[in-house]
Order: sequence, then C-alpha cells, then structure tokens
Amino acid sequence: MQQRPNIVDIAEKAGFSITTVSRVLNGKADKYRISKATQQVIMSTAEELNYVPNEFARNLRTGKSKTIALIVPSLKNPFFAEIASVVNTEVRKYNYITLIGDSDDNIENEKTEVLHLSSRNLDGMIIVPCGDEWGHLERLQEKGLPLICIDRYFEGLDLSFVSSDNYEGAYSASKYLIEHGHTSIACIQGVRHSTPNIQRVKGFIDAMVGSGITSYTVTGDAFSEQNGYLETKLLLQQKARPTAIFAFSNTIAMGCIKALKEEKVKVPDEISLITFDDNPYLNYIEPPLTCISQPVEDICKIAVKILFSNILEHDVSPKYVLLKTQLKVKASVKNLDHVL
Amino acid sequence: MQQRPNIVDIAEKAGFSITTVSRVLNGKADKYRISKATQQVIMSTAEELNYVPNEFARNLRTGKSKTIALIVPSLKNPFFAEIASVVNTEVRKYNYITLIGDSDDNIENEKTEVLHLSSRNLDGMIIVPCGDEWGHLERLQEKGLPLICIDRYFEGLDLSFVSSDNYEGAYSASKYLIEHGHTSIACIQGVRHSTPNIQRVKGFIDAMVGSGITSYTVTGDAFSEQNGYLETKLLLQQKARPTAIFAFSNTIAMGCIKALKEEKVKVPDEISLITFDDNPYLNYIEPPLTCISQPVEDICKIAVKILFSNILEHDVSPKYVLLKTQLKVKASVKNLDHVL
DNA sequence: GTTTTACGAACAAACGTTTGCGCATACAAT
DNA sequence: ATTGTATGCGCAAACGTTTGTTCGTAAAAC
Repeated sequence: MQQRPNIVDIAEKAGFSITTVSRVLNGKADKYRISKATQQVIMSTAEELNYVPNEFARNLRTGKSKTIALIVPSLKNPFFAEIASVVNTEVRKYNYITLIGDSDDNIENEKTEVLHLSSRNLDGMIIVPCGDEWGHLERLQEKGLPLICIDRYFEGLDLSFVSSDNYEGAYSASKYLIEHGHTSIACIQGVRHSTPNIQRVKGFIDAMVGSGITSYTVTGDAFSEQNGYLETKLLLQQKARPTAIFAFSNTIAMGCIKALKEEKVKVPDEISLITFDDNPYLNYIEPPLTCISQPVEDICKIAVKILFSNILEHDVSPKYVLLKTQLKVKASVKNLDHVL
Repeated sequence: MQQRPNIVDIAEKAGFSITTVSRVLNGKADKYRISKATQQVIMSTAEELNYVPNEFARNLRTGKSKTIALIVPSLKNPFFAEIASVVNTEVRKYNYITLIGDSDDNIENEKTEVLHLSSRNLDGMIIVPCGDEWGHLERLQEKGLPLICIDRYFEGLDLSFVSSDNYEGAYSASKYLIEHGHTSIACIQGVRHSTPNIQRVKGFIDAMVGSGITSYTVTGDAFSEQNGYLETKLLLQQKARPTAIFAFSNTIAMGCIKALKEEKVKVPDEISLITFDDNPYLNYIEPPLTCISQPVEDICKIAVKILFSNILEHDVSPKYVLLKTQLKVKASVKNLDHVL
C-alpha cells in the first residue's frame, strides 16, 4: 500500500475479487451484471486509494498500447511543430498518447525511429516521410500497423495520406504571379522525389505553359533555408533576373529573403516573392509574405480521424485526402501589369 | 512465429533457456558466465528472427519505463518547440523516450497532463511550469519521481531547475538601452509570478535605478503576442512615448511589432525595441531584432543530464543552474547618444 | 418437487520479460 | 576418495492486468 496501489489492493480492501474490480473499473460492470452496490463500493475504494492503472500490465495483457507515434522531419520547423501540437491534442481526445520522433530529414534516422518506436507496441503511426523510400513503411503496414502519411506522401500505394492539394496550390500561386504581370518566374523547389514537390512543380509548369510563359525555371532540391539561400544567390547571378520567385516552403522562403537582403534586392519592388506555407512570423517579415496557406489543423484532424477509424473500427481501406489551400495576399508581390 | 517473435521463440530456436537468452540479450552474459559460443548462437538467432523486445513486458517486470515526460506551455511557440526538439534528441541518447505534453499555458491542463502522464510509470519528468503553483509538482517529487524544471522555475524549493540567468540578461539588455542614450524606457513583462519574470523585472529596475533613470515603466502580464500588442498600443497612447521598449519574450515582441506597424511607428527610428529570446525568424523581421539570446540547447542538455544523474545514479540533491545569456546586437535599437 | 433462468461474482491462465537461486558437470586440490 | 571451486546454464516466481469460463445461489417456471 506504500507504493502505488494496484487492483489487488482494491480487491482486498473492497472485499471483492480482482476480476470484479477490473470489470467495474473498465466500465464493463453492466455487461457482466455486477450490482450497482458493488460498483459503488469498488469505485469509491479505488478513488480513496488514488488508484491509477498500470498501463504496462494492461498493455501487456491486451496487446494494445494506447499509443501512437508521430514522426516528423524536424520539430524545429514551425510547420512541423504545429503538426505535432495539433496531432498531440487530437490524439489525447481518444485517451491515447503520442510519441514524437524526429527524423532530422534523414531517411536513415527515419528508419531507426520507426524501428525504435515499434518496440513500444504502437497502435498506429502518423508520419511525414522525409525521403522517397517507402519500403519500411509498407512493411510496417503489412504487419498490421495502422499507418497514415501527412503532408508528404506516396502515390500508387495502399498507404493512406492526408495532404494539401499541392498541385492546385502551386497552380494558383503561379497564376497569381502571372496575373500580376510577371513573365519571368523562378521557382525553388524542395525534395525532388517527394509527391508534394512533384505536384507543385506540375502546378507551376502547367500555369506557366497554360499562360504561354516561356521564361521560367525550376531549381533547388531541399525544403531548407540553405537551399533557398543558395538558389536565390544563383538566380541573382543571372544576367536576366526573374521578376518573381516562388518558394516551395517557408524555410526556402527564409533563405530567399536572406539572400535578397544580402544582395540588397528590394522585395517586392525589384523581385516579387511568394511562398508555400503560412506561419505567424510571416506577418512580421518585411514585407509580409504573400503565401499559399495549408490547412495544417484540418490535415492533422482528418489524419487522426482516419487513423482511429482504422485502429478502432478496423477500417483499413486506404484513404487519399487532399485539402484545398488558400492564397493569402500580403505584400510581397508587385503588380507589374499597369494596364490592369 | 507469425507474430512478433519473443524471447521464447529465440530460446526454442537456439536451444537454450529463456533465462540465458534474456541474459545474453541484455549484455549480462559475462556477468553470468555464458560462453562466447552460446552468445553467438543466441545473438544470431535473435538477429535472424528480427527480434524486438516487448517494452511493456520488460517494464512491467523491471518497474522502469525508460520513458520521461516533457511538459511545455505550448508546442506552437518556437521557443518551446526547440526545447522539445533538443530534449527529445538528448533523451534518445540514453535509449529513453520522451512523452511530450502541452499545457496550453493553463495550470489546470498542466495538472491533468501531469496526472495523465503519470499513469505511464514515468521514470522522470522535465517541465516548464506554466503557473505559480507547484504543489502538484512537489507531490510528484515526494512520490520519488525525478523532476526538473527548465526555463520557468520556483525558488526556495527542493526542486531542481535549469534556466537562464534572467536577472543578468534583463540587466544587460537594459544597460544596453541606457548606453544608447535611452532615458524613457518601457518594459512589457510576462506572467507576473513566474520566477524568470520576477528576475527580469528586477534586472530591469536595478539597471534603471543604478543609472539614475526615473522615467521607466513595467506593464503587461503574459508571455503572449496579445499582451505585447495590447500593451504597446497603450504605450503609444501616452503623451510622452518611451523611446525604447523591452519585450520580455519573443511572443511579446511579435505583438509589439504588430502594434508598432499598425501605428506606423518606425523601428528603431522612432522607438527602439529589444527582446528576450532569439529565434531564426527574428533575423528576417525588419529590422532584425536585437535580443537577449538564451542558451536553449545548453539548458536542455544540462537538464537532461541532471535528470539522468537522478534516475540512473539516484543523485537526488536539488540542483539550481542558471546559464549566462548573450546579447545579440542586430538593428532594432537606435543610438540616441550622439556624443558617443 | 424438480428444472430452468437469471444473477452476481470468482478462478485461473495468459501477456513477455527479468532475476534470485539452484543445479549439474568437470577439473583441481587435499 | 573426498572436498573445493570454477564454469555454464536453467527453474520458477513475479510484475499488474484482462478475460473466457465456471460456479454458486435464489427466484421463477414447470
């Protein structure tokens, strides 16, 4: 009794068997026809003893851990921090707990994390895969682990995902630039093989081609500040600088700004900038960045919902969900089209 | 064998007892004089079977969960996201796992989280307490849970903490303003009863008084953007506006900027701004904000170290660690003192 | 007066580990 | 021969739950 009280202590003190106590505490009292009186007694002694069930024993017995894992490329990136925050709170509502793993945008780390976390008998996993490998994820799913990708995902697999409609987002951002008279546009992309990136490139190019723009470029290879910085530096070397840059993530945009500042290029007067991802800080940057805002909160909520319909109701059919993005006009795109 | 292999499967396949397998797998082979040959066999069958220990069974048996909890006020705040990230990776190095809880800066949530997470048989906890209550934390510690506060803490308790030297940080920021000729200075504080805030206020006032400045004010009551916004709005209403504002956190600073922008007050030309906390985005704000940078990474690393010296070596003596902050001069403070 | 039905609760096994002892065997020392 | 001492390994209990099955008893039905 000194240590944490267990179900046995309650049973002894209340004068009932362990079985009965367990059933009452698990809300299965009615199912097993346990009298109200008994329920009362057991409940109050549990209360009195300040009983907290030992999850390990429970999980060992049931095989369920009431735990899911969330793996993101980097918690330091506010975009993923928000995801972590939302997923965490959503999962709590089911009385489950979230284990957060950080792959540091490295596929080997991701695999290690997946393995490491698996030893915790996960009931499910939400992942923002960092690379273009999915074998380890498929294997996980084949073992029966409910799994869902968010933000980044893979096409043509039986792997559920929830993400933004990246094609449409990129298309509308590009259209927006074109409508503002830009005819020489560069986009700085992220990880090349990632589906969101591929979709964004497609949206970008379709918008260009559809509007008869021929002077466009696609460069870059990482969703990182460094990539944004380097590519912008290079773009500024060109004899004919683009009039607008489309950054494929907020991190890339940060890099762009750093480079533009260094080179003393005024935004939007000399070069316009538009970016994917919204975040509070974007409002405090000068100028506030016009962006394609992703419905992060909705993405997370839907993902959690799908995950739990898989965990709880064994609905294993893969779901492919794309959510509309939103163009948020701020002040980083100049209107070159004075006819308008 | 279809399902996850366990230690029994290995024992059968290798032709040894469960005991021996367990000992080999736990690196206690030598201690129990198990022959190299046997070790080899067991190791390779474990490998072959792709064995991953069931942490629940292990934890049930040992009473240790190899899990610690981290509770922060808000994961969405980049300051705490960074803490989460660093703590997470540091803890992993010990082969432990981190459960992250979000109190949403609400003391009731914090208590709930503490309770909820406790059922997971935590081996330790790191917390950024959100309020001025510590009873629930003391109780936790009395139950034998290794516990340590970071960033925010309480004085006069047997509760370990690692934080910045807030007094010195605030003092040097204030001194910096004074040295740049400011004589009318407002500071916008955070949660009033929190020790860091109290220390910062003290540092601020000591600097003011020490330099004979009489025209200073201390306002505000939360580490939030809203607080920064509202207080700045109010400050701007005064007939005699301060020439400099000292924001006590990056979130407060964001609010200040928002208000200053709205009122079209130029920083630093019309009002100078200095803030606590550094973060990458601060560099992209116009102007880049001069700030008191906290050694977040070091704080986390030291906290984790202390926590594990408690967990592993049962060193329960409370540790009180304050780390030096660093003044990072950027461009948001104007030098009014032309004599310099 | 016997059988049925409903009710209320308990037995005991199982989940996968770890670990304090104990048990052989073999060889050396007495 | 007996004792001593390494060496190499296994028995079985324990951790705290959950749960399929069983077991009384009392009231209801025949």
